[in-house]
Amino acid sequence: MRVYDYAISGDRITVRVPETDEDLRAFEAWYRVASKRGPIALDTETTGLDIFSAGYRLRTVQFGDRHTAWVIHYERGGRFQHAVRAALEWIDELLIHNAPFDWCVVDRHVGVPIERLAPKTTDTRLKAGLIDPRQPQEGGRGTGLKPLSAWYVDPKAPDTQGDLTSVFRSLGLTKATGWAGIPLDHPTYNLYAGLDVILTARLNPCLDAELSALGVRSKLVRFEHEIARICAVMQRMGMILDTEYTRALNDRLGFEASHYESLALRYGVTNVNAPAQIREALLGMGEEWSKDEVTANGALKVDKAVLHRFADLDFQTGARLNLRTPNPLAEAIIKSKRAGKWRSTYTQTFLDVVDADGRVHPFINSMQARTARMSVTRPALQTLPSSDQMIRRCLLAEEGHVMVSTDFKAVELRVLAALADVKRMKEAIRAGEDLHSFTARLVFGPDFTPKHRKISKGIAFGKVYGGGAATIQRQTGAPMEEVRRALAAYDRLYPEIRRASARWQREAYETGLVHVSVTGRQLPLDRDRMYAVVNYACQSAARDCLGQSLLHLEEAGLLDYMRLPIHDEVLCSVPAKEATDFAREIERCMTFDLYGVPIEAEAEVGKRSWGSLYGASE
DNA sequence: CAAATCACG
DNA sequence: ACGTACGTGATTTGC
Repeated sequence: MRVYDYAISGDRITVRVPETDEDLRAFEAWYRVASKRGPIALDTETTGLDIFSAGYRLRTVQFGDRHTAWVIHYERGGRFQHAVRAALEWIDELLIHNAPFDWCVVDRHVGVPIERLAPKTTDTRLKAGLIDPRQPQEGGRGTGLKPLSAWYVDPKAPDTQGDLTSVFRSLGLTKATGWAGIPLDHPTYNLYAGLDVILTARLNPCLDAELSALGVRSKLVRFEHEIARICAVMQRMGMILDTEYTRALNDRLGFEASHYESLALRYGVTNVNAPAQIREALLGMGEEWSKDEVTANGALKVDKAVLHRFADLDFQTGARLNLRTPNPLAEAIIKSKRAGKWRSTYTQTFLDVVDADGRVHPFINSMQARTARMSVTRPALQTLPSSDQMIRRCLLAEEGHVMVSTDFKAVELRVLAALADVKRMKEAIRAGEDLHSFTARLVFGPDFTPKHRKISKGIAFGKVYGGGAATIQRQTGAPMEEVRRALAAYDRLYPEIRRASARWQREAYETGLVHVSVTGRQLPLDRDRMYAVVNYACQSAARDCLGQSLLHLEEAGLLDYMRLPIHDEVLCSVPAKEATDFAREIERCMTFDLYGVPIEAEAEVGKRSWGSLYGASE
C-alpha cells in the first residue's frame, strides 16, 4: 500500500492507495467502521468530461472521512472494481461535491445507478450554493471545492485541480490530455485525489453550521437534491442527434461561411470576426455611425444591429428595408459570421459531443445562476436559435415519439403578482385576461392599439427587470412622452410593485444586503443595484416553480419522457399516438396555485424533431 | 484573461 | 433625490 501523509488545518491526514488484496481488505475494514461514524465522502478521477463518449475511462474512485482517504485504482480492473462496488453498496451516507457528475460517472462506468446513489447523497456544492449563490466574479466565494476549502477548511489547502495542470505540463501533457495521460501511480495525482474527499468531508459540517445560522430550511436543501437527481437522470437519458442531418448542415454552414468570407475579402476584410478590420473597411466605404452605436470602451460598434442598418436589412427578419443603398460588405459579414458561428457553436459541438449511440447528454446544472436558475452546457441546449428550425431540427424525439414543449404562461409576471400581492393584476390573471392587453386598456382606454399593448408589455418587463423609461423607449421604439405617461399610469394601477421593491430593499439593508426569497433562498444584492431585488425575487421564484413542476412530473411517472428544462419550459419526448394525452398531463403537472395566483402552462405538440416546433415546419 | 459579439429565457 | 434592464454559455480576437 502506498501511503501519503499531509496536513490540513494543522491535522495530520493520510491518503492510502491500496495495491494488494490485503490492502483492499483493510479498505473494507475501514469503511465498515467509518461509515458508522458519519457520511463518507466520494469522488472520482476520470479521463475528462465526456462521460458518455466511447473511450472514456473511470480511473480512480476515492472514499474518505476527515482524516483518511482511500484512492482505489478502478482502472486496474478486477478486484479494484469489485472493491468499489462493494463499498458503494455498503455505505449508506455519501458526501459528494457536485454529485450529478459523479452520479453519471458511477452509473455509466461502475453500474450503480443514479437511483441507488442519489437517495444516500448529500451534495456539498448544492449546500454552498444555498449559502451564497454568487460566482467569484460577482463577489461570491464560488462553489468550487478549492475556494470553499480555502474559506471554510484551511486557507492553505492546495488547489488540487489547478496544481495538477502544472504537473501535467511537466510530464509533457496538457490540460486536455493530462487527466487521461498521467500515470495512475503518480504521487501528486494520488495525493490530490485523496485530498479532495478529505476536504469534502471537512467542508460538510462547516456548511451545515452556516446553513443553520442563516436559517435555511432543510426542506429547501432536500428540494434541491431532488431536482438535481431529476436533472441527472435527464442528462443520462440525453437526446437523439439526427447525425445525418447534422453532418450535412455542418458542411453546408461551413461552405456558406467560406463563400461569404471570400466576398468580404474583396473589400479587404481578411477576418470577418475581427471588429477592428471591419470598422476600418466600413469607414473607408464612407459609412457613418450614430452617437449611441459605440461599445462600452468607446469604439464604434460593428455588431449585428449596425451591420443590418448598413446592409438595409431588418434586424429581426432579415428582409430588405429599401431605406438606403445596401452595403455589400456588411451583408457578406452578416452572412459569414452567422454561418460560422452557428457551425462552431452548435452543429460542430453536437458532432463533437455525440456518444456512440448517437445521443447528446448535456450537463444540466440545476442551480447555477445567482437566482438559482439552471444552466445547460456541452452543448448549451437552452440557447439554440429559435428564429427558425434549422439548428433545433438536429435533435429528435425517440423513435415513434414526438416533441412536446410546455411553457408557463407569463410566469415571472404572475410570480410578481403573487409575491407583491398586486390586487388588480391578480384579478386580471384569475379572470383569464391577457395581462398586457388588460394593462393597455386601463392605461390607454378601450380603444388601445397593438402599439399600446407593446408599450404595456415593455413596461411589464421593465418592471421585472428594473429598467427605466429610456430602456423601455429603446426596446419598444415608442415615443418617450408616451412611455413616461404609461409608466406613471402603470404605477397608479399597480402601486404594490413599487411598494414591494422599496420594502424588499429596506429589509435587505437590515439583513446584510441579502433578500430572503419566498422559498427561503439567500439572494445577495449588489449595493449599487439594489433595484434588481424585484428581478431576483421573481426570477428565483419562477425557477422554483419550474423545480416544483419537475417534481410533479416525476410523481406523475413522466421522468422517462422528460428531456430538458428551459427556464419556463419543459421539453418532453412522448409516444406519438398518445401525444395529446401526455400534453394534458404535463400541463396538469405544471399548473398550481401560488398565493392565490394560478401558475398555468400550455403544451405544444410537435413532430419528431425539436425544430418542428419552431418557424415554418415542413 | 478581458472585451466584444451573439444565442436563449 | 434620482434612476439604474435581469439571468446565462460559447466563440473569437487581441493584449
